[in-house]
Amino acid sequence: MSGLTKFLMQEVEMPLVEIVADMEDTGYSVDVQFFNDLRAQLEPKAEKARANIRKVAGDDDFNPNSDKQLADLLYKKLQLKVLARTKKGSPSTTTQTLGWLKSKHEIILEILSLKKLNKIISTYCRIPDQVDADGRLRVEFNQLAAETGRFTSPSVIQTIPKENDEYGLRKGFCAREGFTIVGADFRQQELNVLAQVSGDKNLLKAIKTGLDLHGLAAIKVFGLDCEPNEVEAKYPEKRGQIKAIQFGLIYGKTAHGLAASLGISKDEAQQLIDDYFKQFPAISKFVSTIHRDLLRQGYVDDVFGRRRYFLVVKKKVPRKKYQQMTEQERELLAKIGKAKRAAQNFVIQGASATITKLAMIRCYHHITEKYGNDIKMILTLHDELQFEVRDDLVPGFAAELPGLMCELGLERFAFKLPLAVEVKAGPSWGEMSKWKGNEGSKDGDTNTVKG
DNA sequence: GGAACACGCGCC
DNA sequence: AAAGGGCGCGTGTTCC
Repeated sequence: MSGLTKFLMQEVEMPLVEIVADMEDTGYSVDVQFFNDLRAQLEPKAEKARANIRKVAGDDDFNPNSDKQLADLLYKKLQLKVLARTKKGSPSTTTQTLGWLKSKHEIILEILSLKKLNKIISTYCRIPDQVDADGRLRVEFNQLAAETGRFTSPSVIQTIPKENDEYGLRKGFCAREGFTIVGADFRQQELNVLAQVSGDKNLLKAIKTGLDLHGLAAIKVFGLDCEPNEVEAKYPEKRGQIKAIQFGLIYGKTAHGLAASLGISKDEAQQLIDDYFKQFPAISKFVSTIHRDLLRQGYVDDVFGRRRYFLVVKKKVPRKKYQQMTEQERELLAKIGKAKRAAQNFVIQGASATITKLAMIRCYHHITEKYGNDIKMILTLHDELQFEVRDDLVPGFAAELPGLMCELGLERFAFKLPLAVEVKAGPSWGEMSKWKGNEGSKDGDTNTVKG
Protein backbone atom coordinates (compact mmCIF):
# COMPACT_ATOMS: atom_id res chain seq x y z
CA MET A 1 0.00 0.00 0.00
CA SER A 2 1.57 3.25 -1.08
CA GLY A 3 1.96 6.20 1.25
CA LEU A 4 1.92 4.13 4.43
CA THR A 5 4.82 3.91 6.82
CA LYS A 6 5.47 0.97 9.11
CA PHE A 7 3.84 2.90 11.92
CA LEU A 8 0.69 3.62 9.94
CA MET A 9 0.49 0.06 8.67
CA GLN A 10 1.20 -1.74 11.94
CA GLU A 11 -0.24 0.64 14.50
CA VAL A 12 -3.16 2.12 12.62
CA GLU A 13 -4.51 0.47 9.49
CA MET A 14 -3.99 -3.22 10.26
CA PRO A 15 -5.37 -3.10 13.82
CA LEU A 16 -8.42 -1.32 12.45
CA VAL A 17 -9.39 -4.11 10.10
CA GLU A 18 -11.16 -6.27 12.68
CA ILE A 19 -12.66 -3.19 14.29
CA VAL A 20 -14.22 -2.06 11.05
CA ALA A 21 -15.46 -5.56 10.36
CA ASP A 22 -17.14 -5.65 13.77
CA MET A 23 -18.68 -2.21 13.27
CA GLU A 24 -19.98 -3.18 9.83
CA ASP A 25 -21.41 -6.36 11.30
CA THR A 26 -23.15 -4.51 14.10
CA GLY A 27 -24.90 -1.93 11.95
CA TYR A 28 -27.13 0.93 13.09
CA SER A 29 -30.68 0.38 14.30
CA VAL A 30 -33.16 2.19 12.06
CA ASP A 31 -36.72 3.38 12.59
CA VAL A 32 -38.17 2.04 9.35
CA GLN A 33 -41.59 3.50 10.10
CA PHE A 34 -40.07 6.95 10.35
CA PHE A 35 -38.70 6.81 6.81
CA ASN A 36 -41.85 5.20 5.39
CA ASP A 37 -44.03 7.90 6.95
CA LEU A 38 -41.67 10.54 5.63
CA ARG A 39 -41.99 9.15 2.12
CA ALA A 40 -45.78 9.19 2.32
CA GLN A 41 -45.63 12.79 3.44
CA LEU A 42 -43.04 14.04 0.93
CA GLU A 43 -44.01 12.33 -2.31
CA PRO A 44 -47.27 14.28 -2.78
CA LYS A 45 -45.39 17.49 -2.03
CA ALA A 46 -42.81 16.69 -4.67
CA GLU A 47 -45.52 15.78 -7.17
CA LYS A 48 -47.25 19.10 -6.61
CA ALA A 49 -44.02 21.07 -6.97
CA ARG A 50 -43.22 19.20 -10.17
CA ALA A 51 -46.65 20.01 -11.60
CA ASN A 52 -46.29 23.71 -10.81
CA ILE A 53 -42.88 23.86 -12.43
CA ARG A 54 -44.14 22.08 -15.54
CA LYS A 55 -46.98 24.56 -15.80
CA VAL A 56 -44.53 27.45 -15.85
CA ALA A 57 -42.32 25.60 -18.33
CA GLY A 58 -45.37 24.95 -20.48
CA ASP A 59 -44.26 21.38 -21.07
CA ASP A 60 -45.81 18.28 -19.50
CA ASP A 61 -42.58 16.36 -20.04
CA PHE A 62 -40.33 19.01 -18.53
CA ASN A 63 -37.79 17.31 -16.26
CA PRO A 64 -36.65 19.50 -13.34
CA ASN A 65 -33.86 17.00 -12.61
CA SER A 66 -32.18 17.93 -15.85
CA ASP A 67 -29.83 20.87 -15.36
CA LYS A 68 -29.95 21.46 -19.08
CA GLN A 69 -33.72 21.77 -19.20
CA LEU A 70 -33.67 23.82 -16.03
CA ALA A 71 -31.15 26.24 -17.52
CA ASP A 72 -33.28 26.61 -20.64
CA LEU A 73 -36.32 27.40 -18.52
CA LEU A 74 -34.56 29.95 -16.31
CA TYR A 75 -32.36 31.72 -18.79
CA LYS A 76 -34.19 31.35 -22.11
CA LYS A 77 -37.88 31.17 -21.36
CA LEU A 78 -37.86 33.33 -18.21
CA GLN A 79 -34.94 35.50 -19.36
CA LEU A 80 -33.29 35.58 -15.93
CA LYS A 81 -29.79 36.95 -15.67
CA VAL A 82 -26.96 34.38 -15.73
CA LEU A 83 -25.08 35.01 -12.48
CA ALA A 84 -22.78 31.98 -12.57
CA ARG A 85 -21.64 29.22 -14.88
CA THR A 86 -20.47 25.64 -14.51
CA LYS A 87 -16.90 24.62 -15.14
CA LYS A 88 -17.73 23.86 -18.74
CA GLY A 89 -19.52 27.13 -19.25
CA SER A 90 -23.18 26.18 -18.99
CA PRO A 91 -25.40 28.55 -17.01
CA SER A 92 -25.50 27.45 -13.38
CA THR A 93 -28.57 25.91 -11.75
CA THR A 94 -27.15 25.28 -8.31
CA THR A 95 -29.00 25.95 -5.08
CA GLN A 96 -26.73 28.90 -4.43
CA THR A 97 -27.43 30.48 -7.80
CA LEU A 98 -31.15 29.89 -7.43
CA GLY A 99 -30.94 31.54 -4.02
CA TRP A 100 -29.64 34.71 -5.68
CA LEU A 101 -32.49 34.57 -8.19
CA LYS A 102 -35.34 33.67 -5.90
CA SER A 103 -36.84 37.17 -5.77
CA LYS A 104 -36.94 37.31 -9.56
CA HIS A 105 -39.59 34.66 -10.13
CA GLU A 106 -41.94 32.77 -7.85
CA ILE A 107 -41.14 29.40 -9.42
CA ILE A 108 -37.57 29.50 -8.08
CA LEU A 109 -38.70 28.65 -4.57
CA GLU A 110 -40.67 25.73 -5.96
CA ILE A 111 -37.58 24.46 -7.79
CA LEU A 112 -35.47 24.76 -4.65
CA SER A 113 -38.04 22.90 -2.63
CA LEU A 114 -38.24 20.12 -5.23
CA LYS A 115 -34.47 19.70 -5.36
CA LYS A 116 -34.45 19.13 -1.62
CA LEU A 117 -37.44 16.79 -1.69
CA ASN A 118 -35.96 14.72 -4.51
CA LYS A 119 -32.72 14.29 -2.64
CA ILE A 120 -34.46 13.11 0.51
CA ILE A 121 -36.85 10.80 -1.31
CA SER A 122 -34.21 9.21 -3.51
CA THR A 123 -31.55 8.84 -0.85
CA TYR A 124 -33.15 8.60 2.58
CA CYS A 125 -36.62 7.25 1.97
CA ARG A 126 -34.98 4.24 0.33
CA ILE A 127 -33.27 3.26 3.57
CA PRO A 128 -36.02 0.78 4.55
CA ASP A 129 -35.13 -1.35 1.49
CA GLN A 130 -31.59 -1.71 2.76
CA VAL A 131 -32.41 -2.55 6.36
CA ASP A 132 -31.82 -6.14 7.42
CA ALA A 133 -34.49 -8.34 9.00
CA ASP A 134 -33.26 -7.44 12.49
CA GLY A 135 -34.00 -3.76 11.85
CA ARG A 136 -30.39 -2.71 11.37
CA LEU A 137 -28.73 -0.92 8.50
CA ARG A 138 -25.32 -2.34 7.66
CA VAL A 139 -23.01 -0.29 5.46
CA GLU A 140 -19.36 -0.42 4.49
CA PHE A 141 -16.82 1.88 6.08
CA ASN A 142 -13.96 2.13 3.63
CA GLN A 143 -10.71 2.55 5.43
CA LEU A 144 -8.43 3.44 2.54
CA ALA A 145 -10.61 5.12 -0.07
CA ALA A 146 -9.74 8.71 0.73
CA GLU A 147 -6.28 10.05 -0.11
CA THR A 148 -6.15 11.78 3.25
CA GLY A 149 -6.74 8.64 5.27
CA ARG A 150 -10.28 9.50 6.22
CA PHE A 151 -12.92 6.84 6.24
CA THR A 152 -15.60 6.96 3.59
CA SER A 153 -19.10 5.59 3.91
CA PRO A 154 -22.29 5.70 1.81
CA SER A 155 -24.16 8.96 1.43
CA VAL A 156 -26.94 7.88 3.78
CA ILE A 157 -24.35 8.08 6.54
CA GLN A 158 -21.84 10.57 5.28
CA THR A 159 -24.19 13.25 3.96
CA ILE A 160 -27.25 12.88 6.13
CA PRO A 161 -28.64 16.37 6.82
CA LYS A 162 -27.77 17.69 10.24
CA GLU A 163 -30.10 17.47 13.19
CA ASN A 164 -31.51 20.97 12.79
CA ASP A 165 -32.69 20.15 9.24
CA GLU A 166 -36.43 20.65 8.84
CA TYR A 167 -37.07 16.94 8.20
CA GLY A 168 -35.04 15.68 11.17
CA LEU A 169 -33.62 12.71 9.27
CA ARG A 170 -31.09 11.84 11.93
CA LYS A 171 -33.91 10.88 14.25
CA GLY A 172 -34.45 7.81 12.05
CA PHE A 173 -31.13 6.38 13.26
CA CYS A 174 -31.81 5.23 16.78
CA ALA A 175 -30.78 2.95 19.58
CA ARG A 176 -32.56 -0.34 20.08
CA GLU A 177 -34.76 -0.97 23.12
CA GLY A 178 -32.83 -0.60 26.36
CA PHE A 179 -29.87 1.14 24.71
CA THR A 180 -28.72 4.73 24.15
CA ILE A 181 -26.64 6.37 21.45
CA VAL A 182 -23.49 7.93 22.87
CA GLY A 183 -21.40 10.09 20.58
CA ALA A 184 -18.15 11.95 20.98
CA ASP A 185 -16.53 14.40 18.62
CA PHE A 186 -13.13 16.03 18.77
CA ARG A 187 -13.63 19.71 19.37
CA GLN A 188 -12.32 21.78 16.44
CA GLN A 189 -10.13 18.86 15.53
CA GLU A 190 -8.53 20.27 12.40
CA LEU A 191 -7.82 23.70 13.85
CA ASN A 192 -6.33 22.00 16.88
CA VAL A 193 -4.14 19.88 14.63
CA LEU A 194 -3.08 22.95 12.66
CA ALA A 195 -2.03 24.67 15.88
CA GLN A 196 -0.10 21.69 17.13
CA VAL A 197 1.74 20.66 13.98
CA SER A 198 2.65 24.26 13.19
CA GLY A 199 3.63 24.81 16.82
CA ASP A 200 2.18 28.31 16.76
CA LYS A 201 2.46 29.56 20.33
CA ASN A 202 -0.37 32.04 20.08
CA LEU A 203 -2.86 29.61 18.64
CA LEU A 204 -1.78 26.92 21.12
CA LYS A 205 -2.30 29.36 23.95
CA ALA A 206 -5.75 30.12 22.61
CA ILE A 207 -6.60 26.44 22.50
CA LYS A 208 -5.25 25.93 26.00
CA THR A 209 -7.61 28.52 27.40
CA GLY A 210 -10.47 26.53 25.91
CA LEU A 211 -12.25 29.72 24.95
CA ASP A 212 -13.78 30.72 21.63
CA LEU A 213 -10.86 30.32 19.24
CA HIS A 214 -12.21 32.55 16.49
CA GLY A 215 -13.12 35.16 19.06
CA LEU A 216 -9.69 35.10 20.62
CA ALA A 217 -7.97 35.34 17.27
CA ALA A 218 -10.22 38.25 16.34
CA ILE A 219 -9.14 40.08 19.48
CA LYS A 220 -5.50 39.65 18.56
CA VAL A 221 -5.83 40.55 14.90
CA PHE A 222 -8.16 43.53 15.32
CA GLY A 223 -7.11 44.59 18.80
CA LEU A 224 -10.67 44.31 20.11
CA ASP A 225 -11.42 45.36 23.65
CA CYS A 226 -13.49 42.55 25.15
CA GLU A 227 -13.33 38.95 26.35
CA PRO A 228 -13.06 36.16 23.77
CA ASN A 229 -16.49 34.81 24.54
CA GLU A 230 -18.05 38.25 24.02
CA VAL A 231 -16.71 38.68 20.50
CA GLU A 232 -19.51 36.71 18.90
CA ALA A 233 -22.13 39.06 20.34
CA LYS A 234 -20.21 42.33 20.09
CA TYR A 235 -18.27 41.94 16.84
CA PRO A 236 -19.99 39.19 14.88
CA GLU A 237 -18.65 40.35 11.49
CA LYS A 238 -15.07 40.50 12.75
CA ARG A 239 -15.37 37.05 14.21
CA GLY A 240 -16.87 35.83 10.94
CA GLN A 241 -13.88 37.13 9.01
CA ILE A 242 -11.44 35.38 11.31
CA LYS A 243 -13.45 32.20 11.15
CA ALA A 244 -13.28 32.35 7.36
CA ILE A 245 -9.51 32.80 7.48
CA GLN A 246 -8.99 29.97 9.95
CA PHE A 247 -11.08 27.54 7.95
CA GLY A 248 -9.49 28.88 4.79
CA LEU A 249 -6.13 27.79 6.18
CA ILE A 250 -7.44 24.26 6.43
CA TYR A 251 -8.78 24.33 2.87
CA GLY A 252 -5.98 26.32 1.26
CA LYS A 253 -8.21 29.24 0.47
CA THR A 254 -6.54 32.15 -1.33
CA ALA A 255 -7.03 35.89 -0.93
CA HIS A 256 -9.23 35.85 -4.00
CA GLY A 257 -11.50 33.15 -2.57
CA LEU A 258 -11.62 34.86 0.81
CA ALA A 259 -12.57 38.14 -0.84
CA ALA A 260 -15.39 36.45 -2.73
CA SER A 261 -16.84 34.73 0.32
CA LEU A 262 -16.59 37.79 2.57
CA GLY A 263 -17.75 40.26 -0.05
CA ILE A 264 -14.64 42.44 0.25
CA SER A 265 -11.93 43.41 -2.22
CA LYS A 266 -8.95 41.20 -2.89
CA ASP A 267 -6.62 43.80 -1.42
CA GLU A 268 -8.65 43.95 1.78
CA ALA A 269 -8.65 40.17 1.98
CA GLN A 270 -4.89 40.04 1.49
CA GLN A 271 -4.44 42.67 4.21
CA LEU A 272 -6.59 40.58 6.55
CA ILE A 273 -4.49 37.50 5.87
CA ASP A 274 -1.27 39.48 6.39
CA ASP A 275 -2.58 40.81 9.70
CA TYR A 276 -3.54 37.30 10.75
CA PHE A 277 -0.13 35.84 9.88
CA LYS A 278 1.53 38.63 11.82
CA GLN A 279 -0.23 37.44 14.96
CA PHE A 280 0.32 33.76 14.17
CA PRO A 281 3.75 33.68 12.54
CA ALA A 282 4.36 29.96 12.92
CA ILE A 283 1.27 29.21 10.88
CA SER A 284 2.53 31.42 8.11
CA LYS A 285 5.85 29.59 8.15
CA PHE A 286 4.12 26.23 8.24
CA VAL A 287 2.06 26.97 5.15
CA SER A 288 5.04 28.14 3.13
CA THR A 289 7.04 25.09 4.20
CA ILE A 290 4.30 22.80 2.90
CA HIS A 291 4.27 24.58 -0.44
CA ARG A 292 8.05 24.49 -0.65
CA ASP A 293 8.26 20.77 0.14
CA LEU A 294 5.53 20.03 -2.35
CA LEU A 295 7.33 21.80 -5.19
CA ARG A 296 10.71 20.29 -4.30
CA GLN A 297 9.61 16.72 -3.75
CA GLY A 298 6.37 16.20 -5.60
CA TYR A 299 4.79 14.91 -2.40
CA VAL A 300 4.12 15.92 1.19
CA ASP A 301 4.06 13.92 4.43
CA ASP A 302 1.86 14.64 7.42
CA VAL A 303 3.10 14.48 10.99
CA PHE A 304 2.27 10.76 11.26
CA GLY A 305 4.12 9.96 8.06
CA ARG A 306 1.16 9.60 5.72
CA ARG A 307 2.26 10.67 2.26
CA ARG A 308 0.41 12.07 -0.69
CA TYR A 309 1.94 12.48 -4.12
CA PHE A 310 1.19 15.38 -6.45
CA LEU A 311 3.35 14.55 -9.43
CA VAL A 312 1.91 17.32 -11.56
CA VAL A 313 4.07 19.85 -9.72
CA LYS A 314 7.22 18.27 -11.18
CA LYS A 315 6.24 19.37 -14.67
CA LYS A 316 7.95 22.44 -16.02
CA VAL A 317 5.94 25.61 -15.95
CA PRO A 318 7.01 27.93 -18.77
CA ARG A 319 8.19 31.35 -17.74
CA LYS A 320 5.72 33.31 -19.75
CA LYS A 321 3.04 35.82 -19.14
CA TYR A 322 -0.34 34.24 -18.67
CA GLN A 323 -1.71 35.91 -21.78
CA GLN A 324 0.96 34.26 -23.88
CA MET A 325 0.40 30.76 -22.55
CA THR A 326 -1.31 28.01 -24.44
CA GLU A 327 -4.46 26.39 -23.13
CA GLN A 328 -2.43 23.43 -21.86
CA GLU A 329 0.03 25.64 -20.04
CA ARG A 330 -2.79 27.46 -18.32
CA GLU A 331 -4.34 24.20 -17.26
CA LEU A 332 -1.03 23.06 -15.82
CA LEU A 333 -0.77 26.23 -13.79
CA ALA A 334 -4.29 25.72 -12.46
CA LYS A 335 -3.49 22.13 -11.54
CA ILE A 336 -0.40 23.18 -9.63
CA GLY A 337 -2.46 25.75 -7.75
CA LYS A 338 -4.94 23.04 -6.86
CA ALA A 339 -2.13 20.74 -5.74
CA LYS A 340 -0.84 23.43 -3.37
CA ARG A 341 -4.25 23.82 -1.76
CA ALA A 342 -4.75 20.07 -1.54
CA ALA A 343 -1.31 19.58 -0.01
CA GLN A 344 -1.96 22.25 2.59
CA ASN A 345 -5.23 20.54 3.46
CA PHE A 346 -3.73 17.07 3.38
CA VAL A 347 -1.27 17.55 6.21
CA ILE A 348 -4.10 18.70 8.46
CA GLN A 349 -6.93 16.44 7.33
CA GLY A 350 -4.57 13.46 7.17
CA ALA A 351 -3.28 13.92 10.70
CA SER A 352 -6.82 14.44 11.95
CA ALA A 353 -7.94 11.21 10.31
CA THR A 354 -5.15 9.26 11.95
CA ILE A 355 -6.04 10.68 15.34
CA THR A 356 -9.64 9.53 14.93
CA LYS A 357 -8.41 6.11 13.84
CA LEU A 358 -6.16 5.82 16.90
CA ALA A 359 -9.09 6.80 19.08
CA MET A 360 -11.20 4.06 17.50
CA ILE A 361 -8.56 1.45 18.31
CA ARG A 362 -8.30 2.62 21.88
CA CYS A 363 -12.06 2.68 22.40
CA TYR A 364 -12.61 -0.66 20.75
CA HIS A 365 -10.20 -2.59 22.93
CA HIS A 366 -11.46 -0.97 26.07
CA ILE A 367 -15.04 -1.80 25.16
CA THR A 368 -14.51 -5.38 24.16
CA GLU A 369 -12.51 -6.11 27.30
CA LYS A 370 -14.76 -4.34 29.76
CA TYR A 371 -18.26 -4.42 28.30
CA GLY A 372 -18.46 -7.23 25.76
CA ASN A 373 -21.56 -6.76 23.65
CA ASP A 374 -23.21 -4.28 26.00
CA ILE A 375 -21.46 -1.44 24.23
CA LYS A 376 -20.76 -1.46 20.50
CA MET A 377 -19.04 1.03 18.24
CA ILE A 378 -21.51 1.75 15.45
CA LEU A 379 -20.23 4.74 13.53
CA THR A 380 -17.14 6.73 12.56
CA LEU A 381 -17.53 10.04 10.81
CA HIS A 382 -14.36 12.11 10.38
CA ASP A 383 -14.05 13.66 13.84
CA GLU A 384 -16.80 11.72 15.58
CA LEU A 385 -17.46 8.25 16.96
CA GLN A 386 -20.79 6.79 18.02
CA PHE A 387 -21.65 3.88 20.26
CA GLU A 388 -24.77 1.98 21.18
CA VAL A 389 -24.65 1.64 24.94
CA ARG A 390 -26.83 -0.36 27.34
CA ASP A 391 -28.77 2.26 29.28
CA ASP A 392 -27.33 1.53 32.70
CA LEU A 393 -23.76 1.78 31.40
CA VAL A 394 -24.16 5.26 29.87
CA PRO A 395 -22.90 7.40 32.79
CA GLY A 396 -19.81 5.28 33.34
CA PHE A 397 -18.90 5.04 29.69
CA ALA A 398 -19.58 8.72 28.98
CA ALA A 399 -17.15 9.58 31.73
CA GLU A 400 -14.49 7.27 30.31
CA LEU A 401 -14.76 8.43 26.70
CA PRO A 402 -12.73 11.66 26.88
CA GLY A 403 -9.80 9.80 28.38
CA LEU A 404 -10.04 6.98 25.87
CA MET A 405 -10.11 9.31 22.90
CA CYS A 406 -7.61 11.89 24.09
CA GLU A 407 -4.87 9.80 25.70
CA LEU A 408 -3.32 8.52 22.52
CA GLY A 409 0.39 8.92 23.14
CA LEU A 410 0.72 11.67 20.58
CA GLU A 411 3.58 13.48 22.34
CA ARG A 412 6.15 11.80 20.12
CA PHE A 413 4.39 13.27 17.08
CA ALA A 414 4.76 16.87 18.21
CA PHE A 415 1.43 17.12 19.99
CA LYS A 416 2.11 19.20 23.06
CA LEU A 417 -1.46 19.75 24.16
CA PRO A 418 -4.22 17.32 25.01
CA LEU A 419 -7.05 17.06 22.53
CA ALA A 420 -10.59 17.66 23.68
CA VAL A 421 -13.81 15.84 22.92
CA GLU A 422 -17.44 16.64 23.53
CA VAL A 423 -19.65 13.76 24.62
CA LYS A 424 -23.35 13.56 23.72
CA ALA A 425 -26.05 11.03 24.47
CA GLY A 426 -29.64 10.41 23.47
CA PRO A 427 -32.19 8.00 22.04
CA SER A 428 -31.18 8.69 18.42
CA TRP A 429 -28.53 10.33 16.27
CA GLY A 430 -30.75 13.37 15.97
CA GLU A 431 -31.68 13.66 19.62
CA MET A 432 -28.40 13.61 21.47
CA SER A 433 -27.64 16.32 23.96
CA LYS A 434 -24.41 17.33 25.59
CA TRP A 435 -23.46 14.95 28.36
CA LYS A 436 -22.82 16.86 31.53
CA GLY A 437 -20.51 14.55 33.39
CA ASN A 438 -18.01 17.04 34.67
CA GLU A 439 -20.08 19.14 37.03
CA GLY A 440 -18.13 22.10 38.34
CA SER A 441 -15.29 22.36 35.87
CA LYS A 442 -15.39 25.49 33.77
CA ASP A 443 -17.07 25.21 30.42
CA GLY A 444 -14.10 25.22 28.06
CA ASP A 445 -12.15 22.63 30.01
CA THR A 446 -14.92 20.10 30.26
CA ASN A 447 -13.86 16.74 28.96
CA THR A 448 -10.30 17.83 28.44
CA VAL A 449 -7.81 15.22 29.49
CA LYS A 450 -4.07 15.30 29.61
CA GLY A 451 -2.70 13.35 26.66
C1' DG B 1 -27.90 -0.92 -24.17
C1' DG B 2 -24.41 0.25 -21.14
C1' DA B 3 -20.09 2.75 -19.73
C1' DA B 4 -18.07 7.04 -18.71
C1' DC B 5 -18.53 11.56 -17.68
C1' DA B 6 -20.62 15.90 -15.80
C1' DC B 7 -23.22 18.17 -12.47
C1' DG B 8 -25.15 18.97 -8.24
C1' DC B 9 -25.99 18.09 -3.24
C1' DG B 10 -24.83 17.61 1.56
C1' DC B 11 -21.78 16.22 5.17
C1' DC B 12 -17.08 16.86 7.93
C1' DA C 1 -5.77 33.38 -14.55
C1' DA C 2 -8.02 30.43 -11.31
C1' DA C 3 -9.25 31.34 -7.05
C1' DG C 4 -11.84 25.92 -0.61
C1' DG C 5 -9.88 20.45 0.98
C1' DG C 6 -12.01 15.53 1.34
C1' DC C 7 -15.85 12.35 0.05
C1' DG C 8 -20.50 9.11 -2.17
C1' DC C 9 -24.10 8.89 -4.98
C1' DG C 10 -28.48 10.13 -7.75
C1' DT C 11 -29.60 11.82 -12.09
C1' DG C 12 -28.97 13.22 -16.82
C1' DT C 13 -26.10 13.43 -20.90
C1' DT C 14 -22.76 11.82 -24.11
C1' DC C 15 -20.50 8.41 -26.49
C1' DC C 16 -19.47 3.90 -28.20
